[in-house]
Amino acid sequence: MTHSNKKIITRFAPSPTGFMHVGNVRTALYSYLMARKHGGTFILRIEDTDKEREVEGSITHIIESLQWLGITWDEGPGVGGSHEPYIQSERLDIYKKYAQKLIQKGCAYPDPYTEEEVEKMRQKAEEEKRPFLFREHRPTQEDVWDGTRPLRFKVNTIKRYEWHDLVYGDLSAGEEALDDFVLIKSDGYPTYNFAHIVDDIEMGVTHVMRGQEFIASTPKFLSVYDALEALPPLFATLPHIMASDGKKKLGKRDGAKDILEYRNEGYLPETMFNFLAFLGWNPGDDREILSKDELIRDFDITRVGKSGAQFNDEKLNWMNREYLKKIPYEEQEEYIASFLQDTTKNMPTYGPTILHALVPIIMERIYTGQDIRMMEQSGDLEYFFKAPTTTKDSLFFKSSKIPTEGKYATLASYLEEVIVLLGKLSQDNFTKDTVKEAVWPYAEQIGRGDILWPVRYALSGKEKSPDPFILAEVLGQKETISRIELAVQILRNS
RNA sequence: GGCCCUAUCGUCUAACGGUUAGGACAUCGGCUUUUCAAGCCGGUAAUCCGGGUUCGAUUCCCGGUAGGGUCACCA
Repeated sequence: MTHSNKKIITRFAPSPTGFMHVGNVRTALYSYLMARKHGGTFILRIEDTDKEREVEGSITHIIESLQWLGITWDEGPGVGGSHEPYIQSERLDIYKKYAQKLIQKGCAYPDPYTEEEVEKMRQKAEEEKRPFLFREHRPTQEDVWDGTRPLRFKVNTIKRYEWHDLVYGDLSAGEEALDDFVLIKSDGYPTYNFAHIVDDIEMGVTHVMRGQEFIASTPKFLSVYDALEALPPLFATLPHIMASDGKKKLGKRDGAKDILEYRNEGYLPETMFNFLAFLGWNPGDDREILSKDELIRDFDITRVGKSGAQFNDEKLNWMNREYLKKIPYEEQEEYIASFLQDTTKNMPTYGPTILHALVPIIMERIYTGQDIRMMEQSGDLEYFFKAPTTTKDSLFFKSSKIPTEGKYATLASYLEEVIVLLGKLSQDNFTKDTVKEAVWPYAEQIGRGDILWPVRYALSGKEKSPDPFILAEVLGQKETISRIELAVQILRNS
């Protein structure tokens, strides 16, 4: 009997010990994709059996992270399902039942030692440079388990286990991987090693996806399935995600970021979904930007690579830009507004109207790789809301061919001509095109650098800014002329 | 240390014995140009090393090297 002809059931089973990082999320994502691709079921299960490590608010955080990415679960917290509850701490009686079953079959016994005694044995083994195996210290006489002592698994068949992994192929591990590990802790909670197996059996999970770190303990799991006379699921082991600097596994301790931090930094959920899916997997052709539906359609767990991948921020930025280009105008405005709250609050003069006009300009900046938070913090957007104080007059002459002698007066007269030209335009038809049409011939005549640069600087007060014609349109005729007049004044006074 | 896993441009990867070893990000150069960019075009850049197997190995096998994982009353 195999799982291959059954309905596919996958699960994501995080422990609430902190935030979700890219490694966690990718595991969830692959499990989700696999279930969706085959019309199966995706379960979310919370593995909160370690009460000491539990971090307040983690469950909410996990749920929020998954929801942000659009990873939906068919069974689990919030949605229920036929295997409720989906929180392990609420399933204690189920684990006890399975534990009793193992005791009856002679596959479990209470640990008679204290923690200190076990630790001593472990240390001694270490000093003697040999592996510590609890099964070499089994008590000669087994007590009755009263629930106050740890309950240990009793491996009865010590053998070499061989199994097939959907990603890694045929794997095997020797008998040194098998031992009498703890099933139920002295506090009454099951260990992960036991609880996840019971739940996977109970919930009918057919495919288990998890990180590389579990390969070594797979024989242990297999021995429990044997003892329980249950069919183990199919395993798909995922390689680790490495930090972008070194070759270290990207774990929480190595600076892995909370996935929701990416959201706060302006990454779209579509970007993270796509990017994470491609970290260790690809469809086998040259496509890189794939929608959720395409990912579901084309995902194939057997195409997942075996070696760890470094998380590359630059490529993530590129992909985010690609997605930013695709979202509709209204969403772009919303996206930008979420970042510019401070600026727009402090500059009430122009308010939401100008924000609307700014969307294409800011988006263009973002496409070119500029960080919107940086733009705001460095005041690169301020000039849209407030006339600049153009004091660094060297910038007026940045690409100027004006002779040094009397240059201030010369430039001032140029700008005065520009004011005249702009003044002739109708206020209602003051667009980047009409402005350009009005100024261009004069700029060609004088020299583009001598007109366009000073105008840009007069309007923005910045060396780097959007096109001066666009600036003029956004600011409007009155404000545009007023700012150029201000520049003329400054030049006259120099 | 025992056991296990991995190894293609700087990075993510494609090529399931026969390719000028392909693509993407980054990088470099050109075009465009009113700044910075973007865009378009082009370039540099890789099969860890050593043995086999084979007419032929990136690909299969063995050894080495390097990296990673794991040996809890954590998951």
